[in-house]
Amino acid sequence: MLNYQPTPQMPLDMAFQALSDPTRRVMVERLSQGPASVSELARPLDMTLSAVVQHLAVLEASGLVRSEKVGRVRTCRIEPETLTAVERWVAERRATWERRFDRLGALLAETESKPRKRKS
Amino acid sequence: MLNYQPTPQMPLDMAFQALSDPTRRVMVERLSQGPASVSELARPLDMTLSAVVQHLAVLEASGLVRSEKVGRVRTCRIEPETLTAVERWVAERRATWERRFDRLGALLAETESKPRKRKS
DNA sequence: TTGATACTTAAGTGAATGCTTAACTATCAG
DNA sequence: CTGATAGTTAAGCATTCACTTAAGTATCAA
Repeated sequence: MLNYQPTPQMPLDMAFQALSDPTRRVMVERLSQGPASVSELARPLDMTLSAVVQHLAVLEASGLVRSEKVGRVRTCRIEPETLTAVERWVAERRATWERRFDRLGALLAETESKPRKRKS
Repeated sequence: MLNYQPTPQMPLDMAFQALSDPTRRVMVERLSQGPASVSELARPLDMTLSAVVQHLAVLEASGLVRSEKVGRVRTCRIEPETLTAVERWVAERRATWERRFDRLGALLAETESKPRKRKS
């Protein structure tokens, strides 16, 4: 972690970036309830199919979504692994500050129950 | 969720966006182990203080970080709520596709153990 | 074969990002 | 008061983004 420089695109960058767009989150929401074609994904969205395809490309590049074409329809589905990696990163941060929070609580409880050795 | 249009910046947008930058993630990582001043945050980063301040502004706008100035030093700390909201969104998607996955598994198990009523 | 469907790709545009430099403004220590 | 410290703010710049329009290309159905 020391002196980390924002080198190329690491996986988490792309995943968070992909999820930062509400349109793409709607797409992920849809796909988490099951596979869908591109036009199915596009239906509730207020933009051209072309734009949706571009959003899909971002989702695929990030590894959040995978798709394959059969005939003329492309079927998309979520790639759980990547979403899990995102969840894990957040969970790790939380674990860290919760640990600290607990230590702090314990410390406070201690200095309050036996307040000897105080200088003031 | 139907016909949702990417109107103004909603909280999750800003949080995911903020986390999509590796520099900012390093800052959040640092802050999850405890409060820090701006220059402390800047120390491991290979960029000007000015840039760090700008990253900090993004983190604050997203609600991931809060800060207050005492004297000439600004102390920053994470705002757990927002990070939790991010975690929750991901967890909800996972819950959804896991539920579906389970149903699918159950269905497969059933058609395999008692394969009567098949048409082929 | 002829439409219609389901994408695909390229080019263009305005706005947002991630920096930098440069010039300031407040503390605090001696 | 006078530096040094700690941060702030504005302007500029190259890139990336989220679209759009427009012009394709493969299927599939009749």
